[in-house]
Amino acid sequence: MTSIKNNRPTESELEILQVLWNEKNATVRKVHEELSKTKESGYTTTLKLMQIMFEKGLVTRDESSKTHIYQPVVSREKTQKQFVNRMIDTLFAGSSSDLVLQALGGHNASNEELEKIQQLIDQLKKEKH
Amino acid sequence: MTSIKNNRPTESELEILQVLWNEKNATVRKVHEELSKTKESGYTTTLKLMQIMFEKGLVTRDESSKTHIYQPVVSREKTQKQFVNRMIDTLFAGSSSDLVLQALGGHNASNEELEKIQQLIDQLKKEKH
DNA sequence: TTTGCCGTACGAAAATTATCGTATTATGAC
DNA sequence: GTCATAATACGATAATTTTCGTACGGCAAA
Repeated sequence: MTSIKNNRPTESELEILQVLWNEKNATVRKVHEELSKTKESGYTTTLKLMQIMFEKGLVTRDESSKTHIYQPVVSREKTQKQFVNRMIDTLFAGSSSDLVLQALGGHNASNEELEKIQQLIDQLKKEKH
Repeated sequence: MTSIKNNRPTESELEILQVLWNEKNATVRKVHEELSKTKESGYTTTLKLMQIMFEKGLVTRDESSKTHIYQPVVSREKTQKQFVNRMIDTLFAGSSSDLVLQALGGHNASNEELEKIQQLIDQLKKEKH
């Protein structure tokens, strides 16, 4: 029987996924360099984390050359959804609009972004006829 | 010198805060009963967690009677903001509107809620004149 | 071929978080 | 007053996550 695991990435794993999503794929070296811009930690720490993520199935890797190339398995969108839903449950008592209000309240959305949201809202309204 | 701590509540602490926010204040017993509805764990576990939260300054308590009454110190709103901002950074590459789109996309907001969001958007647009 | 430089693998310690057992104390019913 | 109940305090352990040291192998330049 295949154990049913909770595959929610940890904090550190998220940081690594972030890089992989941006770069499509990357070596440990590359990921570590990116993380080093904002964080202090050893190379082997990043390596170990990525190995663990590989075991968990969060990433795959091309092992054909000595230097492995890692790729994300879980999509950014799916992961976002996972965390957003969790957050709506545990922090916003189930109200997604409260989350939206909170997010927008921090005022750093461009006019263009606001337009996009506007459009989505219009569309959602229509769907409710 | 007062040590500068990262006061971000942990997962379990959030669950407890959730109850305290809803009830305004509560005993350990009450909190534990609420948590038991969705979670399996011993009474002393909840007790210990709340004691730790007290030490951290996440909650206060009225000790005048044997049965302490706990109250949240951090506000729901402040905590929400803290987590939303963090999430925008670590999962949405800094784009708050992406978070909004994700939140609205998956869930079902009522017409009334959509109205509220609409209004906020209109206001934000104006502020950018 | 030797040397030095990346790489990976992996065990183990450290740090953080969650869980619980046990001791002790206050309180109300009798 | 005694006793049962229910509460707190707190140390210890478990579980999870993060960090790193060390071993080892391949490869290219000298």
